[in-house]
Amino acid sequence: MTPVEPMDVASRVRAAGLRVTAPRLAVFAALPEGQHRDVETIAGAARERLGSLSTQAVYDILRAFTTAGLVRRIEPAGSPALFEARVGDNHHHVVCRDCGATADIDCAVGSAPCLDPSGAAGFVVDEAEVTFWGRCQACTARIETPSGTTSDERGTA
Amino acid sequence: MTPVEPMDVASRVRAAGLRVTAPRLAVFAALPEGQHRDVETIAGAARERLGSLSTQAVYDILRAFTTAGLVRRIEPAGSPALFEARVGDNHHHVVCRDCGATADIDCAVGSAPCLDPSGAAGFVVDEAEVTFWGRCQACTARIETPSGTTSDERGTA
DNA sequence: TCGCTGATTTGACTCGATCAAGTTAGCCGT
DNA sequence: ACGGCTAACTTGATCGAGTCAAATCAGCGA
Repeated sequence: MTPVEPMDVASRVRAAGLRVTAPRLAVFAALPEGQHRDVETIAGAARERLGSLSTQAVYDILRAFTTAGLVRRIEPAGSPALFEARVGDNHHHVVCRDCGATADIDCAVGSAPCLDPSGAAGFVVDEAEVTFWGRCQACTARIETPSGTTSDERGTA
Repeated sequence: MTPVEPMDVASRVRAAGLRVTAPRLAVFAALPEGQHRDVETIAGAARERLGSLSTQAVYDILRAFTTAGLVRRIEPAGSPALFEARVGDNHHHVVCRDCGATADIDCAVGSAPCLDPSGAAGFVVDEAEVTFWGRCQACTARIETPSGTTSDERGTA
């Protein structure tokens, strides 16, 4: 196995003014592109790599990464905080009401209209966060399918 | 002649298929137009009217009201759940990063663009929730005004 | 290599919210 | 008007996410 990726990640971590440690690389590796994961999932994945890692360390690392702009934190209502490695572009999210699945959405209308809340009661707005609510493909299919046949059902996601 | 407000609220509660009780009227009265309040604040206001009321009852009532569509629940990242009496129109919210103050925002661009997340990964979207982040007037003023050198500019807004 | 200081561990603790069992009281039918 | 069915409320335990704090460990620059 040739360690290709870790070098790059290490540079980014160091460039952010943070020390490069095995826990940090493992936490970063637990956030694949396009994925949105909670602290426990990230901790589990990191522990698989390292053998052991305290939950507190994962919280600290994720906070440091979020502050440094290496990861982004989202918090859909009714869910624990989720983290993703996609940063820089201010994309949005869809959340499934049934299973909680989350996916990225590129802003369809650009940022300008969203950032013009005329009549903002004197607020100075610097960010517009959009969360779309609905049902994912799997859950939609499960509902439209009569409860009898369980050919393509997914229990937990 | 309509006696007072409570009659109207009672009708709405009953029309929603819920029993009319003093705690419910008190909780409703604790949600003035344009206000966004957390459970503890609502409980406090309701207790002022009734003398006593369990926190659990407030949770139950707010859940029943939310399910019945009498109140709306919002949950900005980093805050406990907030409730408001404004329902029906899908307006949005601005939240102050410093003091957490929340205000209503009427959707500036209409609903159509926001509800067209092209490439929604197979999701069936039925709602677009927008949260604007920024600073309220008071906090903006406090920052731009260099009041003294020592700390202690923390306002308990 | 040394040592300063940031990173990690451990464990207690806060806070928001839910669950469960038992009692109270609103509302419908007689 | 009254009695019962059942929703609504009380009380108290419990849970889950996240933070705080003290002590130990280790990255990295001198």
